[in-house]
Amino acid sequence: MADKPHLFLVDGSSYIFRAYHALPPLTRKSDGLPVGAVAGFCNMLWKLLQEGEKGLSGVDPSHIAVIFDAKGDTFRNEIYDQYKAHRPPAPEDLRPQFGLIKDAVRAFNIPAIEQVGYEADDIIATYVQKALVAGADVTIVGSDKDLMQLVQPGVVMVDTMKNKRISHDEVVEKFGVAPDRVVDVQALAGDSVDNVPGVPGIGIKTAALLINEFGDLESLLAGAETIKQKKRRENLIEFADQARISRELVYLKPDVPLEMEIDDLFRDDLDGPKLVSYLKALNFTTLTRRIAEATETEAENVEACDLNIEGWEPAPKMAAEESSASAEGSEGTARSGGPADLAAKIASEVGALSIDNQKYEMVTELTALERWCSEAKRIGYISVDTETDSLDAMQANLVGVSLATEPGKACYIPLGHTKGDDDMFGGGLAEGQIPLDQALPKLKILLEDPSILKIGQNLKYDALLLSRYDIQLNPFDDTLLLSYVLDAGQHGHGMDELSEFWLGHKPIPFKEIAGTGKKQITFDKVELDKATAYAAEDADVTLRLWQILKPRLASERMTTVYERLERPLMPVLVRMEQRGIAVDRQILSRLSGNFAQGMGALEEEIHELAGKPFNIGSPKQLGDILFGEMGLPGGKKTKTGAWSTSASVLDDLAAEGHELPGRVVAWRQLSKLKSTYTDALPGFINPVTGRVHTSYSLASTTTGRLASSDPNLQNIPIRTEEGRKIRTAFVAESGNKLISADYSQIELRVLAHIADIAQLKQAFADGLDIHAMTASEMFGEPIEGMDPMTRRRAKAINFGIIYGISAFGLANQLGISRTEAKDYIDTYFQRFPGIRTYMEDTKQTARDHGYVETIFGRKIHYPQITSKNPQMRAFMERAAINAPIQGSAADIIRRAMIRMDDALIKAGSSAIMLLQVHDELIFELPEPEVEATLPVIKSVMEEACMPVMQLSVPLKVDAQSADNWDEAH
DNA sequence: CCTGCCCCATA
DNA sequence: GTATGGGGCAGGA
Repeated sequence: MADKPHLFLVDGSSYIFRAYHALPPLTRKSDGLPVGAVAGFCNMLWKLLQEGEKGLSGVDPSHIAVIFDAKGDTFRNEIYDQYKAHRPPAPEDLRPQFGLIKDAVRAFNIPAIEQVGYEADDIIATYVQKALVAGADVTIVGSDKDLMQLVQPGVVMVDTMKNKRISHDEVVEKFGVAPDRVVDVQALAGDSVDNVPGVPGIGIKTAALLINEFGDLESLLAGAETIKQKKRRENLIEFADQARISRELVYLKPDVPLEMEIDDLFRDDLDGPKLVSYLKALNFTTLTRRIAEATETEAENVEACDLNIEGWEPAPKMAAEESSASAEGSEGTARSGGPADLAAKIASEVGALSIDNQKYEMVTELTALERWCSEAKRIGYISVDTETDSLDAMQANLVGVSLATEPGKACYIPLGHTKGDDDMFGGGLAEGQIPLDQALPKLKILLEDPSILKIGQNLKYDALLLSRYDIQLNPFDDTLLLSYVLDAGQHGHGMDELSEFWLGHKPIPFKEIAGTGKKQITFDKVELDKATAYAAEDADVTLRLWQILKPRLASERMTTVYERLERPLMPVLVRMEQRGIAVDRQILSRLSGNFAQGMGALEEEIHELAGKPFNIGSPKQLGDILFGEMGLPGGKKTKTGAWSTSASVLDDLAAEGHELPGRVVAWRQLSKLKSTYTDALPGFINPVTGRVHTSYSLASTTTGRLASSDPNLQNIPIRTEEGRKIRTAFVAESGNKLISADYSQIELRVLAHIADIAQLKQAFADGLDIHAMTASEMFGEPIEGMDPMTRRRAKAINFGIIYGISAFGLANQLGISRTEAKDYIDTYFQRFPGIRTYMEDTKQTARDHGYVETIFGRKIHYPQITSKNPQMRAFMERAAINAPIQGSAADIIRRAMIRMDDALIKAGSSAIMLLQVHDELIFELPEPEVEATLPVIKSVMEEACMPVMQLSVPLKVDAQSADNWDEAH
C-alpha cells in the first residue's frame, strides 16, 4: 500500500479567490505591491507539503500539481454565451497576484498547469481519470462544489480552508445524491453564481428528490409528464433543453488534451535556495524563515529574486512614504488602511473597474419608468434604493428612487429635487421630474408585486419611509442582512465597506456630492446629474452584492437563519419604530430642573473642598486637583497615561474618608442623567406623532442582539432611584396601559441547556433561586438563612461565567484579591465541571472553524482567535464563550418578536409591541384588554423556541402592566 | 468642525 | 470578564 502512487490536484483558481477574500489585505512593505492572496496561497501549499500523513488526506503525495483557469472564454461559452456572465472582474489588487501565485507554485518545484479553452475543473477531471486508470489514488485539494462530482472510490476531496474532508457521504449530504448524479442535480437546480440557468422553481432539494425517483436527468425529462405538481411538470417540459444545456455546463470534461502526463507530475524535492529567494522577494519573513530552516538553507546568503509583476506599478506617492510595520500575523508587510493601500485604492478607483457612474439613466418620463417596471417583472427581481432629505425615516421626505436590474444597468428617478439656488422658501420643484402623484402609483405596483423580489441594502429604512407613502415593500432581500448572517465578526456590513470588500470599488462618498458640516446640503438640493451618478450607483452596487452574497446562503447552509431569524424581523421592527412610545415632556423637564439643582449644590461643595473652581466634567482637571494639588494617592492610570478618575477609583478614595471624590461621583451621576436623558429625550419627540421613535439596528452587534439609537432606548436608567425616575416619563396614552414582559435569567438558562449542566437544569426546573443554589453548591451553606453576601458572590460568578470569566475580572467585580478570585473559580469548576468542558470545547470550536454558533445556527466569526498576542487571544476566547449564550438568548427573543403581532391579533388583542431591551418587550394596549393579553404575551415568549427546538430548561417570563415603564417593570 | 478619549447608562 | 450607544472634553485641523 505504501508504494501506491497518490496524486494531489490543487484547484489553484478557487484558492486564489478564497485566500483573497478570507485574509486581510497585505501589501509588500517596500512598494505596496498587494500580496495577501500570495501569502495565503504559499502558506497553504507549504502546510500541504509538510503535514503528509497527518493531513486531511492521510497520505503523503507522490505526485502533485496545481491547476489554474486559463484566461479567456472556454468551450462552455460556446454552449451558452451567458455562462459566468455575471461574474464581476477580479478586484484591482488581486490581478497582479495571479501571475505571482503561479510563479510561487513553480518556486515550490510544482507544475502549475492551465489550458486555454478549459477550466481548471476539467483538467482536474482529466487527471483524475488518468490516475485511476494508472492505479493511483487522488486527493483533490479545493472547495468548489463542482468538483464533488469527481468523488469516487480512490478519489477524495479535501478543503483545507474549512478543514473538511469530502468523500461520498459528504457529497450526499450536500446534494442529496451520490457523486455520479451530482451533475444531474446541478443541471436542474442551476447556479446563480456561474449563471447556469437550470429549471425555474427547482432547487437542490427538489432536484435531488426527482433524481432519486427517476434515476437520472434523461429519464426524468422523459417521464416529466407523470409528475403531479402542475408548475413543476410544466417547467420540466418547457425547460427540458435548458436543463440539458445546464448539464453540459456543469459536467466536467474528462478528456482535455494534456501537455503533461501523470509521470511528469512526480513530486520533486524542494529546491531550498530557489524557494527562499522567491519568498524573500515577497518580503514574507516568517514563511521564509520556516522554509529556510526546513530545507537547511542559509537564508542570509540567498538573494531575493526579481518578481514578474508586469502590469503593476507602485503608485507614485507611496513608495516614498514609510508604511508602518504590521502587527498581527502578517508577513512583515503593511496592513490595509496604511497609506500604501489607500493609494492603491484610489488608483483602483481611477481605473474605475466596470462601474461607470456616467452610464446610468436618469428617468424623467413615465414611460421610461414603466419600461423599468416591466423589465423587473420579466426578470423577477430588482434592486431598489430611496433617496431622502433626512437620516430619520420617520421624518424624511422622498427625494428620488434608484433601480438596477443587472450590473451596470441602473437608473435614478428624481422626484422631489428642488431648485437649489433659492433660499428657504424654495423655488419649488426642479424641472424635468415625473410628478410624485404620477410616479407613486407605478412604484407602488412594482414594490408591492409579490412576483418581484426587491433587493436593497438596509431596507428597513426604505420600508419605513415608503410605508409613510402607503407602499408596503414586499417581498424583499436585504444585502445588509445577508452579509450579517454570512459574515458576522468578519467585517462590517455597511454598503461602502461591502462594496470595497467584494467589488473592489469605492462608491462615491455622500460628502462628495452633498458637502460636509455647516455647508452640507440635503439630497433634494443636489444637482440631478450628480444625484443620478450617486444614487444609481447604490442600486447597482447593491445588486452586485446580492449576486455575490445570495448564493452563499445555501452553500453555507445559512438559509434558515436568514429566512427565519433575520429577514422576517425587519418588518416587525419597522412597525415598532413607526409606533414609537409616548414620553411626558413635563416629567422630564421637572427632573431636569431637579438634577440641575442637585448639581449646583454639589458643585459649590466640590469647589469649596478643592479650594478653587474648576470644571468637574473634565477628567483631566479633576485628576490634577485630586492627585496633583490635593496629593491623594493615585490609583489606576488610563491607557494614555493619565490618572483614572473612574467611579471605582473615586469610590475607593471615598472609602478612605476623603469627602470630595464622593461628591464628584454624585455630581457625575446627575450630570449623566440630565445631559443624556432628561435634556436629550424631548428633542426626539416627533412633532407629528408626539412620540419618540427609536431606530433599531439589526446588524451592528456580532452576537445577534439588536442595538437601539437616536435615541438609545435600551439604556434608560433603572439601577439608581434617581435614574429610575426617568422611566416614569415613558407613559401609556390615556385609557391605555404599558406592559413590560421580561425573560427571567434567560442567559443562565441558555447556558444550562447548551453546556448541559444537570444541577442547573434541575434548579431551573424546580424554580429555585439560581444564585442562592450556586452559592449553596459552592460554599456548602444551606439556601435557607444564607448570608446575602454569599449569594452576591455566587451571582457575580454566574455573570462572570457568561462573560468568559477571568480571575482578574472577578477580582475587580467583587473587590477581592486575584488569588481569592482564582480560588472561587476553581471551586466553581469543581462543582460544575461541565461548564469548564463547555468553555474548552467552545474555544476549540472557534479555533478549528473560526466561528461559534448559537442554538439556532447563527454563526459568529472570530478570525483573531489564533492571534499571537496573548491579550488579544484571551479577549477573543472570552467573546467566543459569551457569543453562543448571548446570541442564543437574542435568537429566542427574535423568534418571539416575529410571532408576536400575529399571535396578538389572533387572540383578539389590540396590544402593540413598542420596544425591545434585549430580554424585555414593552407593549401598549387599552386598559380593559390587559388581563386577556398578559398570558398571550407570556406564552409566545416562553414558547419561542418551539417547535424546532425544545430547550432542556423551562423559560420563564414575568409580565406586568402599569401606567408607566417604571411601575410596569 | 472632526476625532479620540474617558466615563457611564443598559442587558 | 460579554454586548452596545452617547455625552462632554480636549486637541488638532
